[in-house]
Amino acid sequence: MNNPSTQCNECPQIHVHKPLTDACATCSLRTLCVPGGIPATDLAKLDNLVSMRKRIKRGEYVFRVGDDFNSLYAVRAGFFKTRITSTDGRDQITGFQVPGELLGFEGVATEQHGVDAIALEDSEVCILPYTDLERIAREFPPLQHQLHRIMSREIMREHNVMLLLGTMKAEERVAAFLLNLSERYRHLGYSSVEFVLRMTRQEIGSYLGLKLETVSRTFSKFHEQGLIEAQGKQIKLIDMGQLRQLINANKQVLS
Amino acid sequence: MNNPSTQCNECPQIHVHKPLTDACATCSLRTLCVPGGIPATDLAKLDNLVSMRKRIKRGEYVFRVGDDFNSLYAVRAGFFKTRITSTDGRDQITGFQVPGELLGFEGVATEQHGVDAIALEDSEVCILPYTDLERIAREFPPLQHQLHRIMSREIMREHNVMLLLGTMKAEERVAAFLLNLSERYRHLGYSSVEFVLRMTRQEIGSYLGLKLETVSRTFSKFHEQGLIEAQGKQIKLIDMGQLRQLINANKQVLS
DNA sequence: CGTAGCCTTGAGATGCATCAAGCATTGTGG
DNA sequence: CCACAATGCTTGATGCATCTCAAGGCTACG
Repeated sequence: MNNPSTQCNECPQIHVHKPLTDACATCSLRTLCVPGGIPATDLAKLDNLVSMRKRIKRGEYVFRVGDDFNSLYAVRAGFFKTRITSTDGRDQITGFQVPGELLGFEGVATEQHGVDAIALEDSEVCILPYTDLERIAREFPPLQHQLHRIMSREIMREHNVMLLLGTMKAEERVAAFLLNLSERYRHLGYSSVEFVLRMTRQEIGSYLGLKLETVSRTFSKFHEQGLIEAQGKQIKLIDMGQLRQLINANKQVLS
Repeated sequence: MNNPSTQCNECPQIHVHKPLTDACATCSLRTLCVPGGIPATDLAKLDNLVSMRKRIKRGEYVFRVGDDFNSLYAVRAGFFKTRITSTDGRDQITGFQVPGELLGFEGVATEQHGVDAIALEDSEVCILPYTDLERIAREFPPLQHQLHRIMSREIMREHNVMLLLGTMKAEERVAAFLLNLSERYRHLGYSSVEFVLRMTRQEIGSYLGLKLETVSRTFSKFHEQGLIEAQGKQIKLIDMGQLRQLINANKQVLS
């Protein structure tokens, strides 16, 4: 797995890839992804981290619940959702992933993937074989620590989603969602004010614990109040200050 | 930190501890905790993992949001909650921890703790200095992998809480909560049928995204229906099968 | 043994879900 | 390239689950 080949193991019939060398060292996302915080002079040590890259078309799966866990996947381009389904058929979207973020950590514990990972637009991922990753992390402490940071950050993110789902009203949830997306786009160097939603109202609702009608109504309400402009998936944030105040609505009441 | 001393660094005024040797190898929780899955013959390699132990009285904190992150804490005895507080004062309990479980992972990312960890009864934790842990994990792959498994399991657990908070009704949440506690007690070798709740209705509600009155009413309803017996914190599960069916309520509708 | 925190239950309010209908957008095959 | 089907979005009307407010009883801890 750690020797890049001209043949993609995971999709032999479809894609052919060139050997990857210096995948991370030459990647424009290097500061935002796994190599983040690792000195540029040491990036050569990550040379065998990425075995290959794979294109994922809109609607296709990177992996499904129950698939054997072999690798993590770093989003190189595009947009993904991860989804868990209960035994009785209820769906919950557990996250949306943008370039630089990792997919698949939930599979380490059971050696099977625990979520479906689905592309919301034509995308590309870097495949990081997990046994290689553990080996390189043992030999190279900064990578070890960075891996732990990434998992820890995911745990913190989920704590915040739990806070949102457990305590916030619909308006607060939608405002928090928009501001979070905005911040992540800013971080990637895109506009934090104007962007296109990659997901449907139904998917936003699934993530936020709301029905699609409630998401739609909330967008309309924000529009009327002059907080955003929303026509379909095109979003423009007009008054981010007030959106932030919405999330802290409780503070007003207490003071 | 990795040389056990007769003086506890973290609470010098209060507690004095004996040097710890073979803390994990001789611990009755060894199969359920960090050493889980590591061959007994190799447990000596974990000898320096636990720098010391610390008693935490009911209501006391192991750490608070914003505290410097230095160590993980393994629950050796007792019962804990972890709690996140939003900027405007809303609380969300993010988990309850029983013996064998770890506290503190959320602090790795920012080097500050991201939750409050509070004892719900008089308890004891093992202190695992984090730099030691990373070093030993590099030298001893089974520990490295076990650490990753534990973090991954926490991520999966939180996915399931998100599903609960995002899609389930009050009755379903409470049933899921009781069955989850039951299962964890069973795993520890305690009765899975009869147990004492360590937390208040308000804390259960905070974890489940419900108000305490709703939790109370749901307990009463289950009692009337003969699913449980509940008098205050003493709980007895009478019909676990039906509690399980409650969680899968959707399936009935679909079939 | 007293008191503060915890729990239960009721009545009424409300925020979101549900059901329904029509419109908009997107993608596809003729 | 257009037409139309499928999917996604908006908006309205209604219902219901849960919250809120309130009061009284219970428990347990100091």
